[in-house]
Amino acid sequence: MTNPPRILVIEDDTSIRRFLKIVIESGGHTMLEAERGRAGIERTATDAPDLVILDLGLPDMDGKSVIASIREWSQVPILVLSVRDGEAEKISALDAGADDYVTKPFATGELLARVRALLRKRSSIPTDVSEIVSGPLRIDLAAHKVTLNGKDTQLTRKEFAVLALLARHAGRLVAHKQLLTTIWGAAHANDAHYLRIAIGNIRDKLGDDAADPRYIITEPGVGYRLVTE
Amino acid sequence: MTNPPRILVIEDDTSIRRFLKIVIESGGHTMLEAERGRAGIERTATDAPDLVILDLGLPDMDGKSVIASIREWSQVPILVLSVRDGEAEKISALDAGADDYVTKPFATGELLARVRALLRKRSSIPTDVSEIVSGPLRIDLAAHKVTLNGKDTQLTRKEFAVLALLARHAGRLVAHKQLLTTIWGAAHANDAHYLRIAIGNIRDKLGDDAADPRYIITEPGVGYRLVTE
DNA sequence: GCATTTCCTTACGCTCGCTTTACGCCAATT
DNA sequence: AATTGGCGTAAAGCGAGCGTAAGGAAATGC
Repeated sequence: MTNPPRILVIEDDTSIRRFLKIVIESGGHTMLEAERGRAGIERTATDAPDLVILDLGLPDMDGKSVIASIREWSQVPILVLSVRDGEAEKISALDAGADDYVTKPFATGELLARVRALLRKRSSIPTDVSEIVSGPLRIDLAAHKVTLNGKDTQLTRKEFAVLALLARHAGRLVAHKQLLTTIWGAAHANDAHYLRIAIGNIRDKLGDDAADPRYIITEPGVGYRLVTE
Repeated sequence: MTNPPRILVIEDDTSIRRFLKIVIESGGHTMLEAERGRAGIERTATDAPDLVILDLGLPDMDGKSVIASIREWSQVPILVLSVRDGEAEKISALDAGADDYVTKPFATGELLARVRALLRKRSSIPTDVSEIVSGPLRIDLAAHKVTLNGKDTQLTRKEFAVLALLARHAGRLVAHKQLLTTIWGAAHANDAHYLRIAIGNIRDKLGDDAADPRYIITEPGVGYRLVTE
């Protein structure tokens, strides 16, 4: 990651937010903010932060629901802030898909350590390489070029964007919402339509068959995945 | 947890207590003792053990009351010892807030496995939640992929969700209600139907047999459990 | 400004997963 | 023995989601 990691804090208490901002920026990260669960979910979609810090005691939504919502389409690391002795809530948050937790009040050193640990996990996924090779596919991000078995393939901008995003997460599932918000913008987060057409065109140009795919696999109701190896 | 986990055993029978002491300490844990329900509740408060093992047949209090008392203020995992065929008592104990049960007479290996599973729950700062390995089963949450002995297994969304939730609690009992509310939503908390079909399909795809299960164990009237080891 | 490419829209058939319904089995209860 | 409830399986219906096609709008490139 060349740019400083962007951390989204979902927290209703202003003073805690202010405090976190100091801590996080002292750690060399950038902080985004949301005051409500709903808004936090949306910013996660639109801004694609590298990490989400979530307070469990939000006024509008139960923390577990926020986590579940995000986990439907994103694998971004989630660090939970819970009050001390909120044992049950903490555990259910982890079950819902959170990655770690810190109990309030927390030491700034501990918080930053947890943050770094989660970011490190994430950074193993290369995002800033200029060329992605996946089997017979070669995707040159800078030149906007795709070659299949050495032969040039002409993709449109959207088609290329879709394939590139899949390639960045080669082998992993990429959710509809993630593709749509990244490429078409948050306003079209639910237009899975677009995606089907783009995928269809890509498959066409790569000589792939939807019924028996060699490159792009459909994960029904969830998203798509680029085959590795 | 840096120190050895401390386990409180609430049991009136001296010979069983002595036996448990050997088993528990052989597992690398420390054992505290109480002979009566009342005393057990108090020691839970004063000594804050990491796990409570509770015999249901105490002379001074009914087991359900002991659990309810503890649950008023503590979320410490409670493992219940019940006599065989005490089905109803067992279920009501779980309803009252117990986490798991073992029927007497019990195998020492099984008891320790349950103890470890419950202790893991408390100390669970997941190192890498994106992949859960349980025996020959490998569940990749990010990729939405399940491999059995290295071979890919195609699960539907619901099937995957069920298996993933069981895997998060590997070795522990997961109640019907928890599975249903988490995956199907609160509205279907009583449609155990759905669950049976999903479990049936999963077992089918994993080559598991309901009558002699290797992976998913049915806990009648209560829930399911994913085998560990 | 015009030609061409690219994208959005609309439409439709189809597959597959979820729900529903039904039934047999076993064990515990009477 | 008869009954009941929980579990497991089978199978059918249905609807959501997927894939494809084609025409028109919009953006791009010259």
